[in-house]
Amino acid sequence: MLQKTNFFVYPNLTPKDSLFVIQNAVAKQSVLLIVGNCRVDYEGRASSKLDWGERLVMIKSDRSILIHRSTGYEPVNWQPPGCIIQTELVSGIDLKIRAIRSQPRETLEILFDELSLVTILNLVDKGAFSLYVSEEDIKKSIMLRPSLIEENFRCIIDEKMQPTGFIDIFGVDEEGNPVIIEIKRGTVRKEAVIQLRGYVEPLSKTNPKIRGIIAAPKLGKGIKPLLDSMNLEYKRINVKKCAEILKRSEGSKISDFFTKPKS
Amino acid sequence: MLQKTNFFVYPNLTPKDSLFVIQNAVAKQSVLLIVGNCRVDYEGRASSKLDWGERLVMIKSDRSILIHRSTGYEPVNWQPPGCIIQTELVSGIDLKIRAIRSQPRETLEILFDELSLVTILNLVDKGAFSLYVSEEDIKKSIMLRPSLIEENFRCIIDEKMQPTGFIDIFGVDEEGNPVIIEIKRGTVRKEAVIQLRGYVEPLSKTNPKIRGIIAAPKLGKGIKPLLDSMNLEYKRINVKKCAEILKRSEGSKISDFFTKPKS
DNA sequence: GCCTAGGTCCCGTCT
DNA sequence: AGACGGGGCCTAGGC
Repeated sequence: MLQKTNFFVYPNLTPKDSLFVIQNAVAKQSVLLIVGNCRVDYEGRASSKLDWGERLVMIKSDRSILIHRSTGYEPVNWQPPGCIIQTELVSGIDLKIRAIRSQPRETLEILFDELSLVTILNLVDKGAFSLYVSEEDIKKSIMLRPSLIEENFRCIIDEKMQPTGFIDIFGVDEEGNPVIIEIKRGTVRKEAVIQLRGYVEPLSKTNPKIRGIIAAPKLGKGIKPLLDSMNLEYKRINVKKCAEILKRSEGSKISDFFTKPKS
Repeated sequence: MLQKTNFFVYPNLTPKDSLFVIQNAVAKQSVLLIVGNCRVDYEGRASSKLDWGERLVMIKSDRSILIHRSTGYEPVNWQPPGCIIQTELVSGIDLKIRAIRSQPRETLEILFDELSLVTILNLVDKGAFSLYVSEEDIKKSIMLRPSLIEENFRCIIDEKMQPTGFIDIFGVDEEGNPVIIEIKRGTVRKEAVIQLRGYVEPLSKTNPKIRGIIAAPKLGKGIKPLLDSMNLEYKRINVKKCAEILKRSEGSKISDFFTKPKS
């Protein structure tokens, strides 16, 4: 599986000389890394300004652009994939990179007065990415084995039961009472309880025997009394058990995302 | 303002030779870029697997770690700041990087069989970052000029009015009726309406004259009838006008975030 | 195209 | 430490 990434490194380019290199890399859909001293302006849904400093700018094959400072998981400024990338020499000495998005209309402008390092990467990456146990996976597990909720529970319809929202699972308990199930993949918070109440309450006016159950791996602190006060229920879900159920029913992979690298 | 970033580039390192370079860079809190052929395993709140392929791994000064493929705004795998970074030679030929987070317990493992390019960056970045017009800014504007809502509206208390949640602004209209205001900085969606209803409904039982108003720059499609059916109101907010009000009252900057680069 | 709901969301803030 | 709500959230799926 040995593979050698194709790359080019350009230390200490002048902004003038960088123009061709950058334009070329963007045209060839390479991954472009630009390190240098810059300032950044963003205007769109909000506005932001970032004063001079040294950062790493990454332009990816799909024309997404990320500006990273030395700390922080998130880029300080960015543009999602598909934006238009323009380069320009300003006053003969500075490099301006403009990334424009049309929907919503947003512009990002980076002005470099000094480029330390420009790197071009041609990454070959066809590896499959798979993630286990999403909320959707839990839902599938319950559909496959309704006893995860309780004995003799039956799923009836899985969504679109209300004009004002979506119900994760709709079913019937062993006594024939309608049951609305809200699934959460993490800890249940107040928000989820209010959401479920919003689904159950209108229906309880016509059928007072309707039940609302939150199915999740964990219950937040102080949520149990809240549920009780609203006459709602909680059913703990074991995500590992879900993974097993899905594995047995479908094969080893639960959800696959094949991120197609461009050509 | 010319500045020269301090950097080191190591092309085609062997995994064995990379160990010292990487450990050293992490210890010195440099920004580390590693390009090579790798596979990735993540186990924590969820689990994921990424098969072999060429990627860019970034380890930042605060020990956040990002794995980027050639496309996508988001990293395919990551660990937020503060994780523990371990490096290890596997079978004498492969480089394993492990990033462990304790709360919640999550592990990320990257196995490289080939390193194309290792880059170390010492970014000097003290530039201030400022962002304009947040939800908080709109709130301040309304507090400063309640007529943005309607003539003779008065703000009474700005939050913590309910056990079941937080109200953005609480006030009184010219007839003395209590008013609950929910602020959104973007387009109003169904979710916000349900949220506001959740605040107004319990109070309307004791005082049926209570009003609920959503203040936002834009109303989503189909939201108006929903508001009407719940007897809630909408007041359009001009964000540019908010910016002016704040500028006049406080100065040019509305909210500043000084991301402190470590030493 | 817009809207909806999920996320390993991350992140600040407050209890 | 846990909980809560915002975000230029981003992203995928539906209509």
